Amino acid sequence: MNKPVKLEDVAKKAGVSKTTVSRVLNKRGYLSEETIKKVHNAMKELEYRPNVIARQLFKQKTNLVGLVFPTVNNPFFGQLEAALDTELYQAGYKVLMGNSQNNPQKEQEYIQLLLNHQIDGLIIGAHNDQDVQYKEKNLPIVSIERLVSSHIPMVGVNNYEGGRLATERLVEIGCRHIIHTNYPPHEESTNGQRRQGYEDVMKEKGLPAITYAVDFDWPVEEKKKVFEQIFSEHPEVDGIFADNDTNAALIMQVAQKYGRKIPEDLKIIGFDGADITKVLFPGLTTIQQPINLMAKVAVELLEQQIKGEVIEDSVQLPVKLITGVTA
Amino acid sequence: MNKPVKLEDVAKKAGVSKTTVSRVLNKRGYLSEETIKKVHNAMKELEYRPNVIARQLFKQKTNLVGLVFPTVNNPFFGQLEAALDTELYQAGYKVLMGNSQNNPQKEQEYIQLLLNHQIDGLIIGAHNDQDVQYKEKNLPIVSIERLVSSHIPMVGVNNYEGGRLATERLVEIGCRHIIHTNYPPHEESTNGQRRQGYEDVMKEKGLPAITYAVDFDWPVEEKKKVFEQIFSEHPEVDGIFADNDTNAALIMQVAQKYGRKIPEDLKIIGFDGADITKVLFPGLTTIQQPINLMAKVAVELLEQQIKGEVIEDSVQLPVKLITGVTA
DNA sequence: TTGAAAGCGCTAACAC
DNA sequence: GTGTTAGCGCTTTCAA
Repeated sequence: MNKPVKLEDVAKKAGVSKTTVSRVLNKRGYLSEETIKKVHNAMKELEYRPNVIARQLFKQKTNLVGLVFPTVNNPFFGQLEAALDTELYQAGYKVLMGNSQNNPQKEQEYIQLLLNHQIDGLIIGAHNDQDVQYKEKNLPIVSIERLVSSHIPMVGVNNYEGGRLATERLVEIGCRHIIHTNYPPHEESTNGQRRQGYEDVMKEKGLPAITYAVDFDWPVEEKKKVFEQIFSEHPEVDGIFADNDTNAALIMQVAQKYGRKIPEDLKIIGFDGADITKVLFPGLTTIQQPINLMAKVAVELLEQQIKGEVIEDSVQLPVKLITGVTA
Repeated sequence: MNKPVKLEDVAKKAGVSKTTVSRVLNKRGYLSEETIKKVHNAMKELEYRPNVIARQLFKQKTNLVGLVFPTVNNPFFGQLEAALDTELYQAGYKVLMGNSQNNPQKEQEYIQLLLNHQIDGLIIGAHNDQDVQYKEKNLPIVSIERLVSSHIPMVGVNNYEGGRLATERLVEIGCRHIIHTNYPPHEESTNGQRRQGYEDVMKEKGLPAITYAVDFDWPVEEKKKVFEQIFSEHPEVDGIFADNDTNAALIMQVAQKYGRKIPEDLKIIGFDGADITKVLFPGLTTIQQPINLMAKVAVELLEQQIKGEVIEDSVQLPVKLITGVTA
């Protein structure tokens, strides 16, 4: 365990002061060519690497951005966080990752942890709508697909339109008994707007709207049980609009167990349209979110805040119906 | 922008010294009940949050672990990083995430970045086998499914056995013209061992072994082109052992375009068996890696190193054939 | 063109 | 039980 080389060691080796080394490091102020060379040589010889912690302490800036999302083990969030990471890297930030697993307490803990790490900004998106406190008025925050509070800008998609698109498609291709799966009801949530789109179209067509509640973070077996209920309680069902693609996939599995042929007996539409889903389940008809674009916009909004601008507006991006073979 | 509250402010408010506040904060040394209360009250009133950077500078410990993997936007790595995050969180560490996108230069940059952040440990796993330098003899490192160097412990699976299992299964159910997809050849790589398993079985059965090279980070269209070659150059193919599940899925898409029925005309086996894949493509026959266990073991190895133990041994975990409908 | 010294916010000897 | 003080490694006024 040889202790790390510090700036002072370099200064000694080069026969100059700490200040000079610091100046070379930061390319600041006037320096003679010769000094610069000497210092560079000393740095190289000693394999000097500046201690960022010390620098951060002085500068009060970490170049760290925190990400708090439910999990990275999901097509949508995986792609989103990967895209955020790419964008943030280009903007000169590194990422502190926190997976809350939709547990409000864990989310709160992670946020505390991140705040304690003196991050420069925070991007959040979780699926629960609990009252999480974001007191840090000073901290730049952007939320993705989640209403946090009125002074935190949100990047989202037109969920209402997505709900309408999916439902209209199902009606168009002949469905009359369309069931929707979604979270337990929260009026204001982004998912609530998908449901609203669904309900409005059903109403307009004079059809009954029925929604089954399925939590994002339930275990797979739990979800499947609910989906089985759909078929036992509503055997007449001929179309399902799922609130996300993995649910759509699970519903398809259950439906086949019940002997339903897709799309002949039952048509299914999902939501998200992540890259992985398109590879693993290319036949799925879905409402596609512009995930990479969402990441790009979120990082832009964050950067503007870090630069001191006050941003409170939200951005709404469009969705698109992708037609596969399931509907 | 009201400047952050610091320890000194709390001390002043409570009418004690900085030391006392620090003691309350760290629950160290003898303190009277009354003092503790006073300090706690002051902290609450001022909404004090300790500056972790300052603490880190003193302690020379960050409780940060760096993760460098190709991308989180992939069933295997997504699940792996989520599991690592969970394990590390329980062990008291936070995660600094770096997606190298299989670009050796970006990987190198990320590692430098992470090292500069004075992380306590590093867990790496990338698919390229370039000579990346890990000079930090002092830094605890664990690699996952990737040979880095002999003094860095690796957590991996029995890839050779996986290759054998898949190939034997295909032969068993009647395939005679089995093609394998894998990375461009690197003898020592973990993927190379999958290929070795495949080749050994083929040899034992007196069948010709043919491998098509497909890079992990090629765009989907590029990969599909290679898979199309398989069918045009080897129309006799009746079994494919893909080196991962997403490739298996893509091959299936291409095969269907060529009019092959699965599994009647062509049997396919993948590799990985991640949770998401099982949801989105439940029918896929695959060799399953114990992803969550890999994460658990990796974190254990890392912790042991952080505690000062010298670990250089690798751990090899078992794989399992999961039978779906594609083979 | 360079250096001395103060200080970023916190902790831990060592004193009292 | 509690306070004084030095210092973690770096940057930056200010002075020379």
